[in-house]
Amino acid sequence: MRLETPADAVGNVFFALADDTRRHVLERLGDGSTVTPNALAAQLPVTRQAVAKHLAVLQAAGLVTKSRAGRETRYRLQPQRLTDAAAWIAAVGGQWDERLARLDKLLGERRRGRR
Amino acid sequence: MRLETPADAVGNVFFALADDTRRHVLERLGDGSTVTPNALAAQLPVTRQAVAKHLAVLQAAGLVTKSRAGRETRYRLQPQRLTDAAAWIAAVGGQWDERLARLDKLLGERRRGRR
DNA sequence: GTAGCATGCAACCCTCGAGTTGCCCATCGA
DNA sequence: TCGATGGGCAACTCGAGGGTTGCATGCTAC
Repeated sequence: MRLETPADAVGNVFFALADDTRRHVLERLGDGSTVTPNALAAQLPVTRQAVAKHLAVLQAAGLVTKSRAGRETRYRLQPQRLTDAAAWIAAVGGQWDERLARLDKLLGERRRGRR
Repeated sequence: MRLETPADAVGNVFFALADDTRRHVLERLGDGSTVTPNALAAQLPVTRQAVAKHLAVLQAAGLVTKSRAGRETRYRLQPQRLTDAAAWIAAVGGQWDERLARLDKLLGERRRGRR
């Protein structure tokens, strides 16, 4: 690992995004709202502990932040690493897809000194 | 997997991108060149069969295409699904990150009818 | 045609991710 | 104060992913 955004941080992000439940959570948080583990478990087909594990994975990947509010914990989206992941995709596919090429240019400053 | 671009196709893409070796392969193919399993295995710390499995995963995710050329198999990058994945990221993080918002607008037509 | 190189396929470990149950701690409210 | 609710922690099971070895197949070159 090297700096702020080490080479395998993007790997952690992609790993987190590989799971259906975790993507569902992120889509849920996409509007900027917060959510509690209990509320999530209520609308998912898994137990609260399973949800808690997923949230821990998302937090470890830097995709969400948690904050205590009384006796409940609120999770919020943190889009920074999502931008990093998008930049990686643009860097790889930019020479092939014209839209990704524009995205690559758009996110260019993020890619400097990656390897 | 179901059809052309089912809702969980993006999941397969993220799963494929979650592995270090597979991302290395895609970076290697990012310049548009082709590569054979043997050539890849020569510059990776795993066996040829392991590389073959990774290539199979990448192909299943629609990220590479393979074509036979004599007795060797050449794999080439297929950036379509990468664009899909970038669109998903932009859709989720677009309301929080200004750059992702512009990306979301850029890739907007890809997102229609996702759910 | 025959040796040799590039792959493909199958069977087999071994680790770890995803989920569960059970128990304990903290906080809110009557 | 004390019951009830939201969460965290630990131990356990189960299945699949990543890796390996071994063998079969197919094309090339001599």
